[in-house]
Amino acid sequence: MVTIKDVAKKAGVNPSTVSRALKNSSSISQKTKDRVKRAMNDLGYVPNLAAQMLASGLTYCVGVVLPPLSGPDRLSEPFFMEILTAINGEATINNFTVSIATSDTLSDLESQVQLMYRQKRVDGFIVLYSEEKDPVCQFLMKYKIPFVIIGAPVDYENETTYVDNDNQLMAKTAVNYLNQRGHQKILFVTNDQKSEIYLERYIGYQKGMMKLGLKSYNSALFDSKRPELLEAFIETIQREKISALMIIGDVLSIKIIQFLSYYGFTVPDDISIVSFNNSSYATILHPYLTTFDINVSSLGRLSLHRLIEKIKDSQTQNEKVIVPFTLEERESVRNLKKRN
Amino acid sequence: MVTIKDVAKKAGVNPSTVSRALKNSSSISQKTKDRVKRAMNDLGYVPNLAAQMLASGLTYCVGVVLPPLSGPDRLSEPFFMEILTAINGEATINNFTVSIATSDTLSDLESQVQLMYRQKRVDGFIVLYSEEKDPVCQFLMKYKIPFVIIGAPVDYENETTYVDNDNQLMAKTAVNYLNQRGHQKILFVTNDQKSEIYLERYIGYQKGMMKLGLKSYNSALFDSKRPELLEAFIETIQREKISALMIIGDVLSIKIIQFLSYYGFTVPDDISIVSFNNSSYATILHPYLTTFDINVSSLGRLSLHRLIEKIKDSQTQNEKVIVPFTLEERESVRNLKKRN
DNA sequence: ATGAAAGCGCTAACAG
DNA sequence: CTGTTAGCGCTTTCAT
Repeated sequence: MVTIKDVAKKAGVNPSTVSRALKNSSSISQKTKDRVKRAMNDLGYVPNLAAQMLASGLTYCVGVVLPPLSGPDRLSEPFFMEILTAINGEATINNFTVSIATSDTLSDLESQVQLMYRQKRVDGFIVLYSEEKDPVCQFLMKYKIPFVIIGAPVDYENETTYVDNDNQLMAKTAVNYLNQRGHQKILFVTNDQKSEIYLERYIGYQKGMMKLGLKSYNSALFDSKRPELLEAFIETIQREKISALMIIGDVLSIKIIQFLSYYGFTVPDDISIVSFNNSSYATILHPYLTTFDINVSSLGRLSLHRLIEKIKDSQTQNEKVIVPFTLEERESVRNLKKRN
Repeated sequence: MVTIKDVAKKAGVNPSTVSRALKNSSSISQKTKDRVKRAMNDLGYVPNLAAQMLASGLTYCVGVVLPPLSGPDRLSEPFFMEILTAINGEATINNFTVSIATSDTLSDLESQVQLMYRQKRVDGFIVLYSEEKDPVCQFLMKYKIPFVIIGAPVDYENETTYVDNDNQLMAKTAVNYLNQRGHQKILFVTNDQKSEIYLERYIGYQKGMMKLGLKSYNSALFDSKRPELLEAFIETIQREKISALMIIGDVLSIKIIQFLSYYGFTVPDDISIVSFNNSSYATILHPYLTTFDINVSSLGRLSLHRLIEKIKDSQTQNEKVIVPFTLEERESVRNLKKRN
């Protein structure tokens, strides 16, 4: 293994000079730097991370905390793999590495995170979920460990950095989009009424409807295991002559499309759907879903960026970073204003 | 930060004794070990990984190499997230950590892997794909870096450890399962005719059919973008009075179910389907798929295990590890022998 | 602008 | 069975 000493010898300088040249220290003359860099190349020098870590206390590695996923349910959402890739890509560029923490229980996650940090395996964390009173975040807060959260702010609004989409705006945009195409009776459907994402999107829906002077409805809860909900759902659609659905996620959307077809409703002919997330589920079956792309790769890249800033300067301001979304127009919305 | 020295002082022994106690060295008396362990607990000692790494040359970290995925296509297969979780779970138990390498190009992947290894960030790798003349594996081979491959052996059959299912047997099992339920006209459908997985399953299908004395068919290639294939497919089904399909993956299965329904075929009433992988796609829509569970968590656990063995003892024999599969019986197969 | 030297926290011969 | 003693490869004062 070629070390800093070999380079130093070859370049005819002191090891410490090599170290400084490596870090592009301003107190090394350009001439010496060049000589050192040449020597490095000639010898094929690669810095030993362990040694750097030990001496500097930095690992150049970040931990990514996945939500406590039970079963293949949430785990299989393409989102996680996509964002992991995005984060890793950006990390590679910045000479960082990413390690992951996964478990099905929060407490186990917490101990993984604790260990990773106390063993000095990582410099900070990106948390891929946000939950109230989350022990992982509480731990990170308590020890002032650098971290950013991808998701909506819940607990420490001003004391942590959040990276998220503007879910309210997204829902409002959906309402306007549908209305521009002649839809007035718009129902918001979800399979979860607790998450921040749901809340934000639902508020956006309400505001959007209100602003247009349209009658809005309570969100419909769809759960295949609760027949009474299903009946109520279909009943609402018929009674209110609902012409469009806003559905909180792509998987739910395709389930609902199948459900509706069972009752004789065809998408988009009889009823239109705007969905969210633009996951790979959006285009496995026809009609392909018109759905909001939440720009996962930006979410990933930006969050890593903020984290690195925080790691390098603990005084970095916390902030809420908003990532823009786009609407992918596909086949699930019918334009009622166009005669055909 | 509490170090080994603090522990040593508190326990009244030499730092090296503490180090040995930590490793449960056989040359330390139980009594001393106990004393040291107590001191560790009292002080809340956590070993500093960087220091261990530097001194021992081991990182207690493994790299997981994801296939060069372009777009959300393969990336979103639940498989990758599942196996990552499995590997990470087993790693945690063994006090290892996992880092990932992802990229959309093979050459980029290779440079990530090279860097990870040369920087001494990891002790070895698990490669989540197998491909002929893969530069990543070639690099790993060349430098005798410990690694295992999850997938079918292709290039260095005897020089590397593979962890995989018995795909031939799986396909044969599918044939028998269908035949036991009265099916004779069984067609194998795929969207890819190049992968090892395809090859193995197809051979298994052929062998299985032959053994039962049934007429077998060439595999049908299904590609929504090639209408001529689609027509040929439906034509085959009608002409040959196909009663059951074996479909290479769950996503393809649900696409085909939708396609068939367009032509008036209902699953399982008109035609049965046995699928492979038991991914989360298998149960998003009805009919839920009867599909082979490839036991991802075992794949993950076993591969990590072998890798650790290899890391700790470079003389470890290479072997092919076969992970058992199970058939998840659900709704997509009709029993023709049962009258109803 | 560069060199000398003292560690970072731990491991691993080598003694005894 | 336990202590002594060198480092592992790099960073970082402190001199010069």
